[in-house]
Amino acid sequence: MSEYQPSKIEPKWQAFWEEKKTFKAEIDKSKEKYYVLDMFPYPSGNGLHVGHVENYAGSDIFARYKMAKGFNVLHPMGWDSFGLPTEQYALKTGIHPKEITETNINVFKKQLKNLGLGYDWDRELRTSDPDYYKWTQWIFLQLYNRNLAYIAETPVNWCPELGTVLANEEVQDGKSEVGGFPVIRKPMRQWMLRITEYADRLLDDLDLLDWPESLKEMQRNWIGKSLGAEVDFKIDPDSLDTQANIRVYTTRPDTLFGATYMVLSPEHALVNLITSEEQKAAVETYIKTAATKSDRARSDDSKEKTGVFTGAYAINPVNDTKIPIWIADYVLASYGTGAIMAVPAHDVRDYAFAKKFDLPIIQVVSGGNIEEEAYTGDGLLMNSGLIDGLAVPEAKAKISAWLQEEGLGQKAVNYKLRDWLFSRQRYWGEPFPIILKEDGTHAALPEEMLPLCLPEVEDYKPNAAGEPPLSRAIDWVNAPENGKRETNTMPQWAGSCWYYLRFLDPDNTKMVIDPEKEKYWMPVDLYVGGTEHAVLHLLYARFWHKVLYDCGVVTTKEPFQRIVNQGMILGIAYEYYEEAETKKVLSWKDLSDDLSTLKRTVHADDVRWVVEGDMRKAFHPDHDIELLPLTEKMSKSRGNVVNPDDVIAEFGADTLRMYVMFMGPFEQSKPWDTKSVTGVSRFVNRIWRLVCEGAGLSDKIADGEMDKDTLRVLHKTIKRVSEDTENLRFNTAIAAMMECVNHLYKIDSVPTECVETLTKLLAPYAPHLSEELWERLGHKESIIDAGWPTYNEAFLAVDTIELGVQVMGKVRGTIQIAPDASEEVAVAAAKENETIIPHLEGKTIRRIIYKEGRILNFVVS
RNA sequence: GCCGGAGUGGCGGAAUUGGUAGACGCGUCGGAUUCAAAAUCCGAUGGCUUUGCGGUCGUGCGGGUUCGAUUCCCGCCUCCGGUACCA
Repeated sequence: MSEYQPSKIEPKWQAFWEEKKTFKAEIDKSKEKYYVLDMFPYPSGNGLHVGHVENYAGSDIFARYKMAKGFNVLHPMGWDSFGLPTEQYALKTGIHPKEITETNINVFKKQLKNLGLGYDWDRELRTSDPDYYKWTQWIFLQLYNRNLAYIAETPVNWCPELGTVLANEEVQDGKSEVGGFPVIRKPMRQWMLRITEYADRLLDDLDLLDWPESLKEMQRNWIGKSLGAEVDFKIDPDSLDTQANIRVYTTRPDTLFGATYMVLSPEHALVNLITSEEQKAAVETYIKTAATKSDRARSDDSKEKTGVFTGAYAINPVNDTKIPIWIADYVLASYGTGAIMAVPAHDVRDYAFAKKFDLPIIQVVSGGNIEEEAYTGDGLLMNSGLIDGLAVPEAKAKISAWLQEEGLGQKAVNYKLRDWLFSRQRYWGEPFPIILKEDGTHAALPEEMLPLCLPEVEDYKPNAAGEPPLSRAIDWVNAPENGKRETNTMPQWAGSCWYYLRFLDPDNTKMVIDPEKEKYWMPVDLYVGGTEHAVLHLLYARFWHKVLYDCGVVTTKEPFQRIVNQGMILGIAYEYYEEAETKKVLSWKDLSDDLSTLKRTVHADDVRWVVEGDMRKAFHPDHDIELLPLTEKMSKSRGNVVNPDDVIAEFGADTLRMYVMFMGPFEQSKPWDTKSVTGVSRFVNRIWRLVCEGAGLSDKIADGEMDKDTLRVLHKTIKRVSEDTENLRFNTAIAAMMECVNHLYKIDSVPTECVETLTKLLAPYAPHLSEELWERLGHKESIIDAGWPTYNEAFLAVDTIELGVQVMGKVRGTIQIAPDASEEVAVAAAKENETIIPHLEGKTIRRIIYKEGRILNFVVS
C-alpha cells in the first residue's frame, strides 16, 4: 500500500479504538476531569448531514486534544429519540416508532463511527428507552411534588395539522416550528410547569456562565423581565353600580398625567361588566373575531390597530380626569394585568391607536415632536402636577412613592416568560406518571411503579372522541383502581432536559444519578451545538437543573459552564431563471422588470465551468447562460445538500473532518464548497507521502538532529497549534500545520523526532492518519497516550528579522536586523538602505519612532 | 422597529496589546516531469501604472484621533441571525 488509502486505514483504526476501549472514561481522582458534550441528535430518517459533522468533529478534536494534555475526558453520545417525525412516519407506514427509531439510530451510529469520533459508547443512551424515561418520569414527580406541575384549562396553541398543542417556544410567526403548519388558539386542559417561579434565577445565573453574549441576550429577552408599577384606576360610578378598579401595569408611571384612555384586552374579566347597552353589540362582535383569530392573524394586523369603545369611563387617579375605556387586541391578556393605561404621547402603539380613533394626546415629557410621532425618549416632565420639571428617572421614583402612600399602586415586576406548556396529544413520548381520579383530583404514581411504560396501540391517531392516542389503550388507561391514567405525553424537550446527567451514570437502576459521580463530573465543561437551541432546550434544561439542585440531586447551580455554537454550514446552488410563459431559460443578466420569471437552481455538481482569464464562470449544463451562485441554508428543497457519506467515500473521514474545520472560524457560518476540499485532501496526501513509502517509512525520515530552521518551524507550529486548538480556532491551527509540512518538503531529510511531534499535533484533527503514521514510526500504543508536545521558547528565536521602515507612516522599505537591535543600529541601517534614502533626502528628521522588532518610523518635514 | 454579529483579492479566509494588510487554502498563469494526459513537484498571483527600480490607490461609505488605523471614536449603508403590539 503505497498510496494514501483512507478506505483501508480508517476502518482499521476505528476497530482498534473500539476494541481497546480507547475512549472509555472512568472516575480517576488523580486526574483533572473534563466533560465535553455534544447536543445529541434526533435520529431522523435523513441521517447525518454536514452540520452534524461540524458540531461533532469540533468537539472531538477538542476532546482528543484535552485527552492528550492529560485530562480525564468524558465525551459521550446518545439519542434524543422521542419525537414527532418518527410518529408521523409510523402513521404513514404502520411501522412501530420503536422500530423506526432503532433503524435510524443504527444508521446514525454507523455514520458517527465512520467519522472516527471518539465517544465512550458504553454510556450510550436513548430518551425513548424505559430505563431512561423511568427517570424522566421520576424528575417529573419531583416537580409535581414541589407544586411546579399543574393542570390548567387555558387557551393553548393548537396545531390542527399535527393534532397537538405546542409550547409558545415552538410557535414561530403563528406556525409550528416542526412542519410550519398553522396554529390557532384553543382552550384545553393541559399540564403546565411553573418555570416562571424560576425566572429570576434563570436570569441572574446567566452571569455565572461562559456563554456567547448573544446567546445570553436571547435568554434574557425571552425571560423579558421589566420593572414598573401597578396602578389602580377606579371605574367611573356612572359606568358601574358597584365599586371596582382596573389594575394596570406600566413601566412608565412617570407618564400617568398623560394617560388619556384605557385599554382592556378582549379577554379581560371586567369587559362584560362595564360595557354599556349601546356598545354591547359592537363589543361582542369584536371579542368574537379576536377569539377566533390566530396569533398569526393578530400579528399580521399589527400595523393597523383595531378596537372598540366599551361605553365606560375610568378615573385617572392623579388628576381625577374621566377617561374612556376601550378594548383592543393589541393588549395581551397574558401579560401584566391584561389592561393598560394608554399614554399616546409617549408610546408608539398608543399613539397609533389614538390617531386612528381620534383620542386626546397630552404631552407630559418634553422633547420630540408630538404632532409627528410618539416621543419615548428622556426629558423633563410637564403638565404633571407634583412631578413637573423632574427628569424621567426622578419622576418615576417620586410618583411611585406617592402612589404607594395613597394606596393607589405599588412597584411591580413582570416577565414575558410564561409557564411551560408541558403536555402533548401524541403517542411517541413519555407517559405522565399520574392518575386522574374520579373526583377530579389527580395523584402521583408511586415511585416503585416507575417506569410507566408506553402501552401498545393499534393506531397512533387520536381516538374517535378526539382524545390522545394513548386513550386507545383502554386496559392501560383503566388499570388504576380509583381512576384513569393521564393520556397526554410529555414533549420532546423532557428527555433532553437532563441527559447530560444520565451520561454520568447510565446504568443506575436505584437512583437517577450516584452523587459521587455527579460531584466528580459536573458541570459540563464544554457544550457544543447549534444556536437553534438557544432558548428552548437550554432554558428548559437549566430550569430542570435548578429544580434538581433544590432537590439535592445536583450540586452545581448551572449545568453547562461553557457553550460554543458551531456556525451553520451553508450550501451553494447556482441560480437561473425561467420565463413564466415561454419556459425560456434566462440568466440573471437577462432579467428586467417587465419579465415575469421563476427562479430555478442547478446543483453545484452539475455546473459547467468556463475559464475566462483568471476567473471561472459557472454555466448551465445544457444552455449557454451564466449562473449566479446562491449561498443558503442547506435543505432538500433548495437542492444544495451535501451528504457526508459521499465525501468520506471520495476523500476519507480525516479529510472531511479537516475540511469542515478549515473552511473558516468554528462559530461562523460558512459556505460548503466541494471544490475546495481538494486543498485539504492534498495536504493529507502530502503528509502521507512525506512519511510513508510502501508498507513502511519513507527514506526521507531518518534519525538525526534537526537543523536550526526546522527546529524553529516545528516549535512555532507546536505553539500555534496548541494555542489555536485551545481556543477552538481550528482553521488557523490547520494552516499552521500546512506551513510546517511545506517547510519539511523543502529539506532533504526529516528527523524522526520532528515527524513524531507533528503527528501528535495532527492526531486530534486526522486521528486515523495519525495512528497509522504513529504505528509506522514504531509505536505500539495509541497516539492518544503519547501526550501533547510542548514548545521551547528558546528555539523560536531568530537571528535576523525583516523590519518595516516607514517614512511618515508609509512603508518605504525593509531592513534585515537583529530582533533586539538598538535604535541606533536600526536607524543607521535604514539610512543606508537604498530604497529609503530617496525618501529622507532633503528632509529634516523631526522624530524617530522605534518599536523593537515591530517598526521604525521617521517623521520628517 | 429593537437586540446580537459581520462587511478584507476572482473565492473561503489570516493579521498577537494600533506597528510591513492579504498567512493558509481554492482558482488562475508559468515552468519541471510525461509520448501524452492525470497526478505530482517548483514558482508567480490585490487594482492601476512602469521595460525595470519604483510609484500610487486599496480592509462597506463619510468624518475624526494618531508618527502610524482592518484594529480606537463619531455618523451612515448593506447583509446575516434572533425577536416582535410584552405596556
